[in-house]
Amino acid sequence: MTPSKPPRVRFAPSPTGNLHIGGARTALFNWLYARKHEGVFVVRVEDTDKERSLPEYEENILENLEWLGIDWDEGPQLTKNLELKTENELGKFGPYRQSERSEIYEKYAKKLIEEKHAYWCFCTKEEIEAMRQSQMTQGQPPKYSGRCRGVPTSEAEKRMSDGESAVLRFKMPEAKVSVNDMIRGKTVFDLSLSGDIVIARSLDDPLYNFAVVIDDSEMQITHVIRGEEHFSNTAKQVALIEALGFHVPHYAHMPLILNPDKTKMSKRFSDTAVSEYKKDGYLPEALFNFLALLGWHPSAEQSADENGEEREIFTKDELVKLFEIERVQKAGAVFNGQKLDWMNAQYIKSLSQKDLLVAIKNVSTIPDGLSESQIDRLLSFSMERMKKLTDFIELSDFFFELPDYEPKMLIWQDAPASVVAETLESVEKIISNVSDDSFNANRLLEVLSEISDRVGRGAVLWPLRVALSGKEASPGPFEIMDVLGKNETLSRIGVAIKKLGSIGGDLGL
RNA sequence: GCUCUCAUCGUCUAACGGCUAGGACGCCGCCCUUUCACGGCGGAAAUCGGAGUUCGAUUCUCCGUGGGAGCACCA
Repeated sequence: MTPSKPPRVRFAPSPTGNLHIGGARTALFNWLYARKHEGVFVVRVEDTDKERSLPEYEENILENLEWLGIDWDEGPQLTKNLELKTENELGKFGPYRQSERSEIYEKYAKKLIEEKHAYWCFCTKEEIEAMRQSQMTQGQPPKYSGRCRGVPTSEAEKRMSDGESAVLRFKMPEAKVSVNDMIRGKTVFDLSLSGDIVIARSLDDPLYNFAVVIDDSEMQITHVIRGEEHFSNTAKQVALIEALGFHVPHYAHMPLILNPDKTKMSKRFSDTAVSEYKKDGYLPEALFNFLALLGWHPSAEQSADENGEEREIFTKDELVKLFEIERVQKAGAVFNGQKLDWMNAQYIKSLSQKDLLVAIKNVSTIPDGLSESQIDRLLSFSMERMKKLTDFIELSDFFFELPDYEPKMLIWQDAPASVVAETLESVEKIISNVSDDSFNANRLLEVLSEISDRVGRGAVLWPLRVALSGKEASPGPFEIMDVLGKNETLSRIGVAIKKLGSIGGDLGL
């Protein structure tokens, strides 16, 4: 289904927290839809909740959107300091922050009052809450009774000027609305179940449902693509849209991202902030790819490579081409961190060493002490075992400093410590005869081949590798020696021989 | 409680109403390898249940069961 005109879509986060994985995916699908159909992607900041909205959250959201490679055509721009100025915005439908759009909301609030679609309500929160409780216990759907519906506007205005506090309610029509969702199909909602909702605390202080509808209309949004948690808001919003005389946009409600226990994704099971993933060493391309495939998938034919094999690693451009919103899954998707790790590893392996080093330096501090070329070689041994950029440090820390290890780790199978020590001594001797400038992996392999063949490869190479790395799992001994250089190599072998001496000859366990 | 909604391996998913229900992650085994990882090969693993429509249902309809979301002066 291709829209007739270029679509205008939006991501409308509320700056009450950092960019959430779920939010990132919503933004991503909006972006994919806009790019696919050559439309416009708008970011609008929904900061009508003054209590909870914070500029640093807006900053975090924008920053991480950008990090993920989700660029927007209209909306607030990232500023390096915390002064988030309207003048920096992109697009002609601004301001793109709801807190700066009060006059617009006020205009429509007045219009609704004038046309008798809205009225002032003087019921207190306590009264409403009590009503709600009794309705619930009676098995009734909780909704406002409409008690203040009859208060004439003139009387309401007088009471307010006398200091009584009031909220603006929308007269919900007794009707059914039908929503045709691009993902979920047609659904009929009964508006009489929701009652007269509060749309503003005062003329210039709108609530979510009211503000969204006005902004989407003013910003000429054609397709509203958002999370499933908004699905039941849609009916109320359509009623509001009709009262205001706006056009009803197309809707698409995305399934939720779930915890392993199938509830809405939360911090209880995994990190939820995109910035955490950035910090932990995930590549934006990997997270992008992973998120795109969470709840959506191209058809088997589309995903096949030249050999007809199905694949899951796609570039952004490929995803844009392949994306079809109709193929978005209806059921929620559990967030599978292991698969993300795998995908991240794939992307790490595809990087050039130069780019990988840059990426690693963005998230970790590489200890001093090794030359550029040594680090390059280190990278080539480590990159295929890294799942995250931050793994590099753990994987290669033994190059910078030999960790303390148990002497018995040096023992190959059940060889006596004295024999292992002898072998290492022979190796030490052979290595010390290699000149400094020919001290490289190939040459070392050559000079050690005789003793390995004679004594056994495992018997020579296992203790040697442990001596060099202090670890059970590490790159091969020749590669390590190559990076370490002759002096450090010999010194580490010396340490090992000393350790073996401490065991004594009879540890045949 | 009320409204809406969803249902294929453990997880993400593929499959004009028609094959032994395919792939990926993870898991297991084998190979490669001094170790770990990478890589290669192989394996276990799913259509929630019951009716109906049909020559034939994973696919269409209904019921049931189970899950989820929403029901604010939050968004």
